[in-house]
Amino acid sequence: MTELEKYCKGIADINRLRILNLLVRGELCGCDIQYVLESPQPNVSRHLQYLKNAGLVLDRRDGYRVYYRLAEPFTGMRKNLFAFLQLAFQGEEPFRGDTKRLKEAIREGSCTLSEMSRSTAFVALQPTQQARA
Amino acid sequence: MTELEKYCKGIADINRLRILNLLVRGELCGCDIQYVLESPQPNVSRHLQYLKNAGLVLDRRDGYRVYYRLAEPFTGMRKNLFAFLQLAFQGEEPFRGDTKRLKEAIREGSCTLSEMSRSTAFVALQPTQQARA
DNA sequence: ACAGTGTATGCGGATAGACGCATACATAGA
DNA sequence: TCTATGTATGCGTCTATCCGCATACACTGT
Repeated sequence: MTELEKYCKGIADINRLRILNLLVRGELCGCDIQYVLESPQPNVSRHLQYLKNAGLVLDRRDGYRVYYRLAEPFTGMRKNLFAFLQLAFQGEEPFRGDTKRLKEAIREGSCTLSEMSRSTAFVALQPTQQARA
Repeated sequence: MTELEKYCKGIADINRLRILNLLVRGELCGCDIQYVLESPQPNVSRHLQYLKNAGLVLDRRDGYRVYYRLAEPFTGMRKNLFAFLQLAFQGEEPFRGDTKRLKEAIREGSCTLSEMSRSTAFVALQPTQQARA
């Protein structure tokens, strides 16, 4: 399969597009993605695996969490694809709503470390899923 | 379905990507597309219908031929998508080969009017499919 | 009316994708 | 070791593509 075809198949699903829209903001753990998408955990996990296999997403484990991010380095075709998607996400639902929901979740204290590590305190304050429910 | 999702599903097939690669060059009739793809006619026709339904391709009938072209006007998301694809096509097979094959077919006299209308003589010289076989 | 060229569609089979459910796996902490 | 949290996977089901084959349809010219 060509690189282009692989990517195109990777983005041919609303769930995966929504995930990529979230990851444009940066690294996220699976539970945060699941929270925003309001989708069952196995479903989110499968789509993340699909995105990994398509070469669009990378992951790393930290403790019992797995963090996902857009596949870098952003060279060539993939870079152009992400640029296109980022523009496309801006104008449409449910992407705008998802982004809003993600921002709120982070503000209220999501379980995502990456956002916190960018800010001042990298301390062990990681509110759980339930804190938002 | 969102506009983005519709487009992404539309391009999630190697046959349709190859068709779009050809249409980047301009309007083409179905038989020329079929010739380059070396694919059965019903298969090509179905993928063209799929592209039409996805809002990526338009068609017009002229005699017993149907001419296909990228959906204009090229505004917003679709414009960006075509720009991305055009870049992606340049580097990979089978797109480069298809483009080469299309150019040769046109030089040898494809049944496509659009190319001929751009050149000097719009005369009734339209060599048939067999002329290339 | 008829034949020739190009295009679309009905049908069946094969495959892949998407989903829910249950369950296994990975890790951290008591 | 046991429990809690987060993640991955096996299984069955349903739906959507994808394809080949045959055939119908559209249009042209004789």
